Amino acid sequence: MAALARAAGVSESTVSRALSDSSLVNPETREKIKDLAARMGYQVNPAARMLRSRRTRTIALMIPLQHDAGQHLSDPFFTSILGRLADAVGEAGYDLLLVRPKPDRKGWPLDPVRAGRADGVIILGQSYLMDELNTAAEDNAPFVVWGAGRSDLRYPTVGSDNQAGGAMLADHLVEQSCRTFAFLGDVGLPEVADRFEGFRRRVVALGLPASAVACETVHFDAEEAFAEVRALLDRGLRADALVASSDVMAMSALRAAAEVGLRIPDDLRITGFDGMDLTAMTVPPLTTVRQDLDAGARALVKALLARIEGKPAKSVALPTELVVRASSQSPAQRNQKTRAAVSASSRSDKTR
Amino acid sequence: MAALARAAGVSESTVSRALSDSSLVNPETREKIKDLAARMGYQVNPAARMLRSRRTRTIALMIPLQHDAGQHLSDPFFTSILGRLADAVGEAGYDLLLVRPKPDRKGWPLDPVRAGRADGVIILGQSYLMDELNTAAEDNAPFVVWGAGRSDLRYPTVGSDNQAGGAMLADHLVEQSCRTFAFLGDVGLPEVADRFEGFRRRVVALGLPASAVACETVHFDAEEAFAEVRALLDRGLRADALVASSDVMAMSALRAAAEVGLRIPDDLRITGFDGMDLTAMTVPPLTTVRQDLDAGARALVKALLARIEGKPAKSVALPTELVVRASSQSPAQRNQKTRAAVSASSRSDKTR
DNA sequence: TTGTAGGCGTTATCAT
DNA sequence: ATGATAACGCCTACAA
Repeated sequence: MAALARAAGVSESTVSRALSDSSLVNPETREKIKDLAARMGYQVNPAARMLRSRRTRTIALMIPLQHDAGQHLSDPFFTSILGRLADAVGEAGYDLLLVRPKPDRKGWPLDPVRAGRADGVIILGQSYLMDELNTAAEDNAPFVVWGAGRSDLRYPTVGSDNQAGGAMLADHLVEQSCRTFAFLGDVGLPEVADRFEGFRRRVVALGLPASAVACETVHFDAEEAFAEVRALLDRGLRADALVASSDVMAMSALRAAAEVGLRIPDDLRITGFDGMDLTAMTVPPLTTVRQDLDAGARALVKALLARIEGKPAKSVALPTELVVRASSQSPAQRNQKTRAAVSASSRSDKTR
Repeated sequence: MAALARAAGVSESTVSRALSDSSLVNPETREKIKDLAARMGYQVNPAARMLRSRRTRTIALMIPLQHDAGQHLSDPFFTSILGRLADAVGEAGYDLLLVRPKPDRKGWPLDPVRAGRADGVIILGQSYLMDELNTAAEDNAPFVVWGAGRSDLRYPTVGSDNQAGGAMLADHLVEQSCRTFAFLGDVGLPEVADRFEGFRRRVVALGLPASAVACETVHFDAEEAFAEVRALLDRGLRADALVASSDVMAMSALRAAAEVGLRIPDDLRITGFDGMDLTAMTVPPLTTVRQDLDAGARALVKALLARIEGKPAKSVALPTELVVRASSQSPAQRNQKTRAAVSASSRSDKTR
């Protein structure tokens, strides 16, 4: 940096200010210095910058996996949001550090900050950790969480409007002449609970009895979910539609149904939730609720940056979109317009 | 650190040495200091450490996506290896930084190192970048690549033994009485080329003519692959089996086949490649070649650490495993033992 | 708007 | 085996 200063004919301080876009430096000088830096291949040493400024310009990403509920990092949902997060973080001028949570340490959500590795933390999926997170959330602690919002949470969350998503599925399935439903999922998890509530309320609002919706505990892991749904079917579960709380679960349900000889959608309707790309490729293609992960990533970063600057940040519930495909077409509709259903499905795929 | 030194009754130098497991410090002293540090909640400031020691204790992970070939970060393959990498890196005492490559910058593979953000770089998927990577690979440059090995590469690679994987598929399908094959994939990519070569060679070795294997260019993106396979089928492609070069591609093929009314596996066999968890849940479940991503992650980190220390590192081709499921059962076998096939599929799932 | 000076918390070197 | 000392490269009061 000394060399650069000499070459530019200014002091190190000015170089420093120019390179960090300080408003205290003459715009012309700034550009000149930046040009020169680029030409000389000079880059600020981040370690020195961190040490002196006490900011890391790094955001930590933690993904606590609820192994009890059979959640894997292999769930395609995580990758989908990961790329978007990397982009959003980069655009804000930060780096993204991947940190595995150590849930036995109390106060773990802020570990990377306390360790001086990051200025803030994004936590993907609060699942059953709300209490711990709430405890860690001293006033304006610099972390945000992807997941369902709750009025009693003392930290900002960003997530899809799960209730609305559930309601959309209810509207659609009832319109497809379904009258009895089995909701599949672990309603101990807030996101799942919201999906369930949204679904059931709308079903009731549409004039069906609350008993029309059975709630069956099924876990996120594909294998577990398969076994559980299979068991339900073997036990003679009666329902016009299975409403799964994730796409992976719905895929497991598809296979379970196929194994017991049920034809989808003729004998049974199945829907997912998440909007994974692969849902377009199942046989039959899956109706699902698409989450706007792009907006989600952006909102997470925005909220976190606010918290890092000590400002408050509001929780966000993002709009969702119903993606209708063949897995939920009622027999009546299908008989009239099999081809139409197919092309409708193709079309809706493009909205992505 | 000064406080800690005082509390322990030693100098800062000794504390520093104790906390970095230096052999120059008395083991007793070391333990005492470490205990005390834990009790006092002291943690080394990584920025200061980096600045002074000129090592970041950080490994950068770059995922160049070949958008031409329709590869997304949403490909579940990446998540699968990501978690393992995070573990392997952590166990080695390093942090994992996610960095998006800027392929327009020449020498981009080493950007994070030059920028002082990381000591080494892991690059996931070389695809068509071999030339650029080779250029960046000055002697013992600290980066390693996940992908197919080639004798002319001047950097270490870790990848599955794609040729062996292809050969296993050939063995299996020929045993299932298949005699004509369409290999689906972009053989411009080295991994795909190896899978293809391994497959075709074994087919020929088994006494079939080289013309038994057609090679059809199909891209990695699910939607693209679907359209491409669909077009092939509409065009009247004749083959006993479709051999896809990835699981996502195979799933797209499954759907394409379903749409044109082909029953799998009765009318046509389909196989995948990767060993994604979800392949167990397709309808019918997909035969695939499982890669050992756990070993892969470990090998990547091991090789990279060697390079970081200036030592040479050998490339690795990891053994693969054939996972037989229903999608590749020939009609003959199936007629005799439909139930057996199903339970065999379930069993093989457990070997995971 | 720019320059001066001092220190951020560690570790490497040298001495003991 | 331990201690003293300097320096890593930058940022930020403060002064000009």
